[in-house]
Amino acid sequence: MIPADTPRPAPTAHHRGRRPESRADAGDKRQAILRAAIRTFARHGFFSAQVADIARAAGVAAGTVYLYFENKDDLLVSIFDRTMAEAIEEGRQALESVTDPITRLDEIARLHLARMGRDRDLAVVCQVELRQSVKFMERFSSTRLREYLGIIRDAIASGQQRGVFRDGLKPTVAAKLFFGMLDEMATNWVLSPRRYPLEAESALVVDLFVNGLASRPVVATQSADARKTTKAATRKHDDGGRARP
Amino acid sequence: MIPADTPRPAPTAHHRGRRPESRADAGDKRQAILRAAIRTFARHGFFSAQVADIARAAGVAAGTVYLYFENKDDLLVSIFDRTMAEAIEEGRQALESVTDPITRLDEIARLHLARMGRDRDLAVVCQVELRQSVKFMERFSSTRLREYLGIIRDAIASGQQRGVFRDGLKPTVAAKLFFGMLDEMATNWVLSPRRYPLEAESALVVDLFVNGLASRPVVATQSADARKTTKAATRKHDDGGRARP
Amino acid sequence: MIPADTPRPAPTAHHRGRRPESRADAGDKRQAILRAAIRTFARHGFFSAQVADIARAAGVAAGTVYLYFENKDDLLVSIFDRTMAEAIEEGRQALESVTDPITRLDEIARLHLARMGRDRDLAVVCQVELRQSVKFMERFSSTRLREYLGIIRDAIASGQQRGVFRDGLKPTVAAKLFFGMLDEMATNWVLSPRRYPLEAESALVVDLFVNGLASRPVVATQSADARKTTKAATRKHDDGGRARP
Amino acid sequence: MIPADTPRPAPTAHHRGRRPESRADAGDKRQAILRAAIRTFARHGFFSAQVADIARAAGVAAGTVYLYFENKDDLLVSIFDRTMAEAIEEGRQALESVTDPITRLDEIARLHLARMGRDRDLAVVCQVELRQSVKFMERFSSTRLREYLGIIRDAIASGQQRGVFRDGLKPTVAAKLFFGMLDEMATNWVLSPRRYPLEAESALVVDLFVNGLASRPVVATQSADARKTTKAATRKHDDGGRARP
DNA sequence: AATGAATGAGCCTTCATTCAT
DNA sequence: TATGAATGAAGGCTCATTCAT
Repeated sequence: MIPADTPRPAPTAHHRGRRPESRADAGDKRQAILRAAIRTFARHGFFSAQVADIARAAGVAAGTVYLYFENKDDLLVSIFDRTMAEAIEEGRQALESVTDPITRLDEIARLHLARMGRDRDLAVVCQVELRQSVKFMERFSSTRLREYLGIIRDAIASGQQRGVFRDGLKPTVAAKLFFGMLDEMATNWVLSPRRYPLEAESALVVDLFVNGLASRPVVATQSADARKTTKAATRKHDDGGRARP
Repeated sequence: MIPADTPRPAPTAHHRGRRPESRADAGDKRQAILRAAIRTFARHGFFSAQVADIARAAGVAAGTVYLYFENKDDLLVSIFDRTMAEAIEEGRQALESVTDPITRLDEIARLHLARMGRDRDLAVVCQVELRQSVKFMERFSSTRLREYLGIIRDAIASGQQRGVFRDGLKPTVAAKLFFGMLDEMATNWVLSPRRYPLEAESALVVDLFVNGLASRPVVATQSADARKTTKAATRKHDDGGRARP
Repeated sequence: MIPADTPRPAPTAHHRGRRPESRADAGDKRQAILRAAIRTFARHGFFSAQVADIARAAGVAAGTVYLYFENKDDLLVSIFDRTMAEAIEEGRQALESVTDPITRLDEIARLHLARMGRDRDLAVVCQVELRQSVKFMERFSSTRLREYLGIIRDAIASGQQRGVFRDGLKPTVAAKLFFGMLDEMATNWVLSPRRYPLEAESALVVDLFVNGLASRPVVATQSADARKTTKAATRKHDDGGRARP
Repeated sequence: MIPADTPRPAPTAHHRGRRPESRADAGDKRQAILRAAIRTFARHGFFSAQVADIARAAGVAAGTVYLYFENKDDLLVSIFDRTMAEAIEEGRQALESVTDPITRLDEIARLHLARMGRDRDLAVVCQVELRQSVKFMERFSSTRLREYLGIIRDAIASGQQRGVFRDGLKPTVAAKLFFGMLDEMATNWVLSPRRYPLEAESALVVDLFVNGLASRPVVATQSADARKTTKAATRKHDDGGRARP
């Protein structure tokens, strides 16, 4: 259960970093358990999912789970952590070679939605199961998520410095709003019975985020990249024929 | 328990609307329980919260809760239902006298954030506790939430017809993105230790949603209302000095 | 719940005999509740049956049940009591005009099975639901049931005195065995999905009880009545053609 | 609860035979729980008995009960099943070497009553607690009990073929009546405060069942065995001096 | 006498976690 | 390292009974 307010026992030395690694497959086992946890959480929900189920799905005994993870919560946290770490790493790498602010946002959005769209179980866990209680979410928000938002914020801030984005909005706030859009798209995809390509939605998000909904001419400063993006989005959604004088 | 996969017994006639009302305070009792549930869910989380706690907080016996609600789940669902019903009702009324599309969005955003900002416990429940499992969320999304999104969508669609909003984005998608922004702002507020006025954020959201982040002249079609909004938002966030040529 | 060991509160004066009788239909109401209890116990089982259900079936409010009966147990006890009282009364009356021992047994058996066969719900309650716990059964056995068995015992004892029955068996024991046979027939009928006439089985029981299963000539002392009985039983069961040398 | 009408979840593979057996005492544990259940049900009644009490009496934790049994009902069912299985097995073995029909019945009766008389707690459970509700009893009657009755029926049928028993009664019906007698004796013993040897009653039952109550000469076909039985019964009950002309 | 809303004690069952092997 | 049987705390829910009206 989520220790909404009950203090948890301090993690043993064992859990604080060192893990069974004597054999080459030790890491594999941890991975297997984590994969099984994602699948099980996604299908049954965090609370309904039983540790024993996860263990079975991972092909290990129930007790073994506790050799690699502190407790059930830790499984959820670890899923989040690993996913965010990958997202941050991937995001940083992808942005290294990109300087254009809009293209940066585009890249972020694309990677974000691609990650979710690629693994539905993971998406379910991230979009739904991860949000179990305030205490839980506070724990997430204050670490990795902040870092992830920092990447978005930096992209926005640099865009503002380059004059591509207007200064009127705080980058932090704008970053949250951008994230909010992506998050909503992902959640919608997860809850929808339809199986459309989530990644394709990224262009829409960037388009709206950058250009807004107001009817007006496309601004001259829009980069070639972004324009392409916008067009792609336009095409994909059959919203063609937009007259942009 | 969240009915992640187990079907719940059909609600008895008793629970489907009719409730004990012979005593004058019967309606009050239901209200009291619902209020207590909101408070308790917010403070302990849905799963950690005990029905007995809720009952105690409401000043009734544990069994009494079950005279007014089917089960623990039903409490959560009822909170959502009532909140959404109010939101929809309030939204519709507020939009009746407003025709300007941007002002409409502004109104929606303002009411949305005001509702959450006004009642932190309710906000916690709506932003966090309500999202317990896929099955739960699917239940929500497919009814009231769709209706709520419909209001936003209509506002956007009418804006497109009036030429205030561009046609390039499907109203449904745009509505989700707008909602995603509001939702993110509310979630942030809930998780933040700071106690800033949430309602004030609405202008920001509308500004970004309408104008986008791109640096460019304010469009001529922007209504006076929206311009005022933008300014207000600007001021409130001390982002002043934005040079908009 | 059956107070298997918990002492029950002493019955209030109200329940100790006096009952609401101011109106002519007061007795009716008690009857109605008892009838409803029989039906409800029979269909749901004693424990699963709810007092509220019984009240509803009787067309009264839940609280009203407690104006006529001490508690749920008392309903069961009252059903037993009334049934036994009727059985005893009916049995005594029927035996008044009969002197032949076998005919007496025949009469007892016929009435016994007829009573059950006539009212399936009552039969279910008597054959199954009444046997809830040792304490409960001890309560029954030591009163009315003993009286009922006494009637059988007397019939047997008088038969022994008349030389119709042999002396080798204690009348008390023989009475129990006779009762055991009847009881088993009734239980079988209750549990059987088939709906055959239970009363018709009485002849069989008496035949076996009196004549035994051993193959041998019918004894000369057998009364005309009993012989008729035996024949009837024989016929009904298509066991015809019995050669009794 | 007695599944008066609610269907129970299908037993998991775990419960369907396989049980924890890695430790040497695994089988013992199941036995211990079953013994504790018999004792607890006998003393408190099925409904009043708490699973926690049974666990405590068995020297295990409450949860452990559920490693070996599906639920509380399953405990009762398992008691019945094991008892009946033993009875059937024991009965079959005992009859293997016996051919005389009366001796067979005698053997059946003796074993039946000995089984109950040997273990008062078990007797209480079998004679009283097992008969909780129609659905419960239907479940019992349709399986093991039918098998048990089959043994009696066969003994009777073979007796009829050998000419020892008359043909006039269907073996099925006669078997029930025989069982009804035994059952009544057992129930009486259970409910009686006196502690007389139940097994000794078997001769009485067989005597009455075979010879009937009618006053008449002992039939020539009666076997030596049965005659001995009859005499024994006679002696044991101090009913001696029966003149059988 | 009748009502039925309110009570609150009571219990079966689940399942995360441990630990002897 | 791995196992999985055992643990036992915890809580949702029921329902007989009461009592103010």
